[in-house]
Amino acid sequence: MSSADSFQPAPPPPDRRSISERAMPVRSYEGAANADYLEGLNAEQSDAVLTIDGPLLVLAGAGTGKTRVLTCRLAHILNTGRAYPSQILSVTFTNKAAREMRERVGGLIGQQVEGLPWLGTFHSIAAKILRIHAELVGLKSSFTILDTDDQIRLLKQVIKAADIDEKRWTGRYLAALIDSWKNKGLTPEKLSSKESYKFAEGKGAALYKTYQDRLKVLNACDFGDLLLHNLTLFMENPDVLKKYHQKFKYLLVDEYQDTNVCQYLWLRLLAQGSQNICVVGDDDQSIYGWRGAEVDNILRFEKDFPGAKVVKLERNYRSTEHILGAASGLIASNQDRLGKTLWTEDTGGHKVTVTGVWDAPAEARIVSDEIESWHYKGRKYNDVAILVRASRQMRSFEERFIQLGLPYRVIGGPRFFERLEIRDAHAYLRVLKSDTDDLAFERIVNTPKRGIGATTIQKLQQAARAMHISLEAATRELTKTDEIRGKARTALRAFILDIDRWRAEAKDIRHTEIAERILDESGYTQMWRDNKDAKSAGRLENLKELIQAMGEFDTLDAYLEHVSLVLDVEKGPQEDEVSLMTLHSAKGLEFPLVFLPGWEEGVFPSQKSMDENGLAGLEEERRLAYVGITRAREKAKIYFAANRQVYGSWQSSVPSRFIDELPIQHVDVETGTGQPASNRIAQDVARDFTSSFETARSQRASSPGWQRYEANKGKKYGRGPKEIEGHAIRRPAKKAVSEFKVGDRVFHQKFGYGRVTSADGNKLGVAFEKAGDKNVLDGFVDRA
DNA sequence: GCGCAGCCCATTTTT
DNA sequence: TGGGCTGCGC
Repeated sequence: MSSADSFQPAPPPPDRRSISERAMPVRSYEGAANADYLEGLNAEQSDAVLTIDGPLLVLAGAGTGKTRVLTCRLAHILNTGRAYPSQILSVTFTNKAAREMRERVGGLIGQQVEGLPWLGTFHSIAAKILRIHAELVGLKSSFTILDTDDQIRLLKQVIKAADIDEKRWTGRYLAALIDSWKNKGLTPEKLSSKESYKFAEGKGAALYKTYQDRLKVLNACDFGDLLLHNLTLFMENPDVLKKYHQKFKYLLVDEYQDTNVCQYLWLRLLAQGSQNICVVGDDDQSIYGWRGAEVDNILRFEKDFPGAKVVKLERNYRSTEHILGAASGLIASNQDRLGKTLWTEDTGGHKVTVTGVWDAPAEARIVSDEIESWHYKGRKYNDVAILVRASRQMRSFEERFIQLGLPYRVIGGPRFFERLEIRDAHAYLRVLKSDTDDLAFERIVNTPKRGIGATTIQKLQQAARAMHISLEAATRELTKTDEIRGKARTALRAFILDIDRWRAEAKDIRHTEIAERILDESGYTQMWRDNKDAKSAGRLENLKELIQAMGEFDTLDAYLEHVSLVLDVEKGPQEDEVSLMTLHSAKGLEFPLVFLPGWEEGVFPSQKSMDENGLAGLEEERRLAYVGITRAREKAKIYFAANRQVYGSWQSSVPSRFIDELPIQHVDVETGTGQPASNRIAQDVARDFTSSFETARSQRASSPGWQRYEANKGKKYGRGPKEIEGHAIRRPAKKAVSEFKVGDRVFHQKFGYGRVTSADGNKLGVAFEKAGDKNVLDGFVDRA
């Protein structure tokens, strides 16, 4: 597809069906009784729903009704009697997606979904399968699932035991490596020496092996293992695989572009049975390459599954023409894509705006003014989202919102069960349940502080290893003798007695009550009550929520089983609040008004991403931009700052290349003048550009750069972006000539005085007297 | 064993 | 700039 014509939303594709096909009422589809759910689907959507046999790839662009298709398809398979609910495998990535799908299918066909036992996340389904056949991969079916934190702590021990410099080679890094290996479906045996050399001069594979052995001893799995053990299980036990071939008549995969190699192999093995695999995804929204997702999986689908049918959903029901035009134009700069063009009947609407601001506080000020004016017009805060590239960008917004009392919520961040206090509480519960859970025991043996230090714990570990017993058992042994003395011994003995008492009590009382009792009697809640830190109150709140969450399960075991894989605590009642989140966590969501701040080179696209992954990294960043814009239903507003504080020091910044890639006909450039004087935004822009140093104001106002800026701002681009030079908003064309030359003495608002050391178009290298060497746009410096 | 000062580093996040 | 970790001193 040529990129030029994709800037404009395409007209509706011709309906290629025959007259009789068109006349055919969908509800008369073979075997489908009472197929109300098929009504209102467009031609492509119903094609995707009705094609139930053989491999099918549904390329579902943003806002094209993907979930609807998925759920209708499920309903349709059930309704036509093609399969029982238990014969359909439907996988998603997140619990949220799984839950939504379950609810929506339920809405379509009622009761039957009760029996959709194989609808869930990759991990929960893999865990379910693994529990059934655990022995075949050397585990017991009661295995525990470790989270990242446990994983790292275990790896630290492994690294230490191997006598490797822990500072040079961290547990975190090895955890990331092992994760990436598991994502690729690599067991320690399959690891190339090149991969192994990524850690401690070739010790990677050996440590990986040791770690896996340790996990087996602990009867535990990490997240990656769930899928990887499944692969081993299926490949080493063809009879087991065959059983699942017979079982699953239909496979349904959501967000296929996010699958990693391991998940792909898993799906391919399972699909060998019926060949009825339907994957839904959008290559343009693949933004998880860094955690192992292979866009290639979706690009290659037709080759992997010969005879696969491809259905493209291109009609967008979410956004206006301009939003889609801007997003399509931007994504057209990517090379590796299957190529789709979204279109809509929703013509008109607002163009995407691009606004240049002075710095982050100004950005926050202008955005908050916009939000207030939106709210003043009677619109909801809930309809507004601010999407940033990195969470640190949230700060200036939060500060501003707090100052104004503007209600907001941060989406994402540490999840409920990843919080310190929740993990600690879980560790207590794990110890209650199992006397061999060393990781849990170690975590809480001195939390709250009982006077048991590293030395004591080391002694316990040594003893446990020597006697091949658990830490808890070793503790029992060592406190009987004089190995451990004094305060530590007393404390350990008391602790063991507590555990014994809790275990005895747990037999008779409800699990929520024993949990409360443990937190109380262990001194854990007291520890936070005594803590003066601002977060303590919140932690105590979270512990209350934990008890509440537990109450929703009948037993402690049921609760713990769900904790690691599916538990997420729903936020309380919906307040009317602005949402603040990263672009990544915005995927799948939509908002009438979307703010996209921080579109500057290095910030977005992220420098790190480009450094580490080159063009592929840049393209993923661009997809992220595409995801960002397509979240908007009515308005998308892009911002960039001329200066940004990075790691404490000020840097001048260059507008993101993505801004120049937006098709100009869908963009409005918003700046100070050219707007009515009563416009608050206009005033703000003017203020932002003049605030900091009043003294330098007259100087700057008379500089050529400023005058040119004044002349151009508010002007809308009639033609291609390259035709206007030196506008503050545009990245300068390469050949533009600056009126500054090497050696000129200049003044900059933030950096002070300096001398030009290089001039590349409008980009100047300046050696500032105080601030050091910086690259700045010439529009932001004045002749001194 | 604990608390504090200095040091180092610094995307994106789900299970 | 600021948060998290470490090592040192008590």
